Amino acid sequence: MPKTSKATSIDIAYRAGVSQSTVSRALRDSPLVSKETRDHIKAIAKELNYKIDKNARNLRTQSTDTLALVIFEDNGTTDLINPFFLAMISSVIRATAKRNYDLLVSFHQLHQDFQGDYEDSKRADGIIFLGYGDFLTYERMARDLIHSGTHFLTWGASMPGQQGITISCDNLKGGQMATEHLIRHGRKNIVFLGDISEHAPEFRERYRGYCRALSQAGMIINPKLQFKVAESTSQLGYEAARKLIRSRSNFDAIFAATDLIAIGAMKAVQEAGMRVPEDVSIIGFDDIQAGMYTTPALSSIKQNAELAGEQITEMLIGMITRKENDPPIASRIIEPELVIRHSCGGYTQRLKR
Amino acid sequence: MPKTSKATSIDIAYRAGVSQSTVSRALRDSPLVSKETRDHIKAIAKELNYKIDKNARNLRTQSTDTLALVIFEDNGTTDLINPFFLAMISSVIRATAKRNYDLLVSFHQLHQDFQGDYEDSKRADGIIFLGYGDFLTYERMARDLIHSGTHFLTWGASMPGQQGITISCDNLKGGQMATEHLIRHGRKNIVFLGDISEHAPEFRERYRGYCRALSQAGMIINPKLQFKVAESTSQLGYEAARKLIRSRSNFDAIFAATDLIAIGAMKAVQEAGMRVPEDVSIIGFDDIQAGMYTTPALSSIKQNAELAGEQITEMLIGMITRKENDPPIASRIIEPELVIRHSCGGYTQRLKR
DNA sequence: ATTTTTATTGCATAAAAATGCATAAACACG
DNA sequence: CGTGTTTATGCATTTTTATGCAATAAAAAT
Repeated sequence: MPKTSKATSIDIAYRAGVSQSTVSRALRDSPLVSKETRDHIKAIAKELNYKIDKNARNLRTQSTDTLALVIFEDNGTTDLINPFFLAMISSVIRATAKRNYDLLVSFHQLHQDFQGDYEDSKRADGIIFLGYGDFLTYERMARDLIHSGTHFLTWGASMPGQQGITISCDNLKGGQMATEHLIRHGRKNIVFLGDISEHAPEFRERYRGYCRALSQAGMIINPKLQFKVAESTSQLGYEAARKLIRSRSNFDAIFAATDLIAIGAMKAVQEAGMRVPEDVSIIGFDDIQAGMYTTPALSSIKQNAELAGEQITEMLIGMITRKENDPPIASRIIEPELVIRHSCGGYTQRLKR
Repeated sequence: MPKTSKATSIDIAYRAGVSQSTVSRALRDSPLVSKETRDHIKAIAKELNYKIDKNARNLRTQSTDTLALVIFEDNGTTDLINPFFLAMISSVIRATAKRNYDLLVSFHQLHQDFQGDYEDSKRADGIIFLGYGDFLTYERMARDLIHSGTHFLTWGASMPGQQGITISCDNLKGGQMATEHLIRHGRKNIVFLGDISEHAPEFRERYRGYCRALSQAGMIINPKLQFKVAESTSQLGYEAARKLIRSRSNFDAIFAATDLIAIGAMKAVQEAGMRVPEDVSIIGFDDIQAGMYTTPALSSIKQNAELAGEQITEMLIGMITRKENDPPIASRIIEPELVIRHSCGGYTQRLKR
């Protein structure tokens, strides 16, 4: 065995000739311990490679300095997580580390035990949810969590009468911006690809933005130009666009609810012999990395994951550390940004074709 | 306040009219407690929504049922994590959950405290490292960890005399497969883009595979066709390819050490007026998602992240739970797979150009 | 009826650090 | 010199669950 058992605060106390309580205080820089003994104790602690036992500390203090990140996914398949979520995950990892919190990461598993576990079982001080799969299921869970006094917040559309605190991109505005961009390029028959049911409030908001832009431009909203895509995958985007093409509807632009859907749609459109952006303009939503590498490169509405992860972390820690009289933490909205590349036209095509 | 303070095992004991120890045993299905009382106790626990306090339990049992995943990254920038690592992360998240372990995720931060913290401070039972930034720094750390008896293993090239246990793709074989694929397409002047210094052993192995394939085909290894790319980004790949083009060296194929580098190189090549794959074949390494969406779609060597994450998790848990006489856990290698798309030629081009 | 065996259950304590309360030492002041 | 005040430190206890050992009750054997 290459190691002797780990040093405890009692070992240090013994070696320093003080009591265990003094060691505890000294290591936390308590002014109750003289600078002299403090330094002495710290030196010994370092020498013995002493590390505070987090379990003992957390048990005593009834806190954990840990956050939990729970990712919602419908498909329990071996699929990759959607790229935007991955961007969020990395920014949350960074943000929590910066604030000296640990981060537990897991998937939400419907069949498994309740998520409140994290805080009830004292493994984390609060929970961040990424998306909410089916909205109605989420609502029920949120109610329970609020009831049990759990600290949590959610990345996802904030709906009127929403349970709990959310942070999200302004999906309505983003949808409007995307559609206006297409209109600015002179497009007349703009297709929307995405789920507009109440199960997918974010997509629905984007669709509302689409409708608003159309109305404000005095254009008619044609329900035949809306195709349901239940999940954000390029495969389903591809299939929906094929259905659109087969429907023989007249269209000259596509606004896809996500980039993944847009990428699939672009493939279908190109395979059908139409040119992007000359014949059909396409714009997506999320600004995922893969969008940079399609031909033409995909224009999109960017949700600033970096900023969002930073803010969501800060808000949750705010909720946890909030004192009685502090102002309550409120839901927040991130501004979407239009990222113009080459899939909508109107810009010099640098790649020869 | 919407909640009364959480129930403890003592509360349950009181309500069940038994001692706390009996509650503890009953909830863990100990045969020392009669089935009758066990069921009774469980019913009360459920009614009170009792959750075991993990801190108390971990303190008592001196274990945590938690793994730590530490991601190595050179650049402390706000950049995205490299896509292959993200795939690994999601598969490790899934694999740990499946085995009822929790997962702490963090970045390795050189300036910060030592990583051994995780196990020393009893926050995790073991650590998975993803990559190792600079190899020499890693070696030093690995030595310390072994010395302190920490359970850990690393995703990354296993070198002769390597510290600790590793799991990795067979980079040598992968490099050879990629190069052979290019040779099979009749390519004569094959460029290698990547770092071949000892700081990047994985890239170096891929380069060795490249050399071996060339030698076995009776071709000459031309050092002028090797360009250093220090990090895996499309930007650096783009710059390296521009340098290659400016060098006026004669080339008809590129093997890039990663897909990201390949994607950047493809862009530079196409901008210079060369056609892919007609004039230049390109192949990458990793099989990241974005490679599917380039034009032409990028051929690559796939490292099976799904499988790797599964295995690395299983191995680490094996190390942790290993009994005195169990066979020791050994380093392992994952087979690379050739993924043929359209960037090397020889296949019908479906997209019109 | 008494002893032995078996099955349950409780008591006391361990695990490691944090903290309220008590106390000792040092110092000041009348 | 005695009393009050400040500063530093220790003692005892707290947090919650798990477990070795002891005790008890019930069942079986003599």
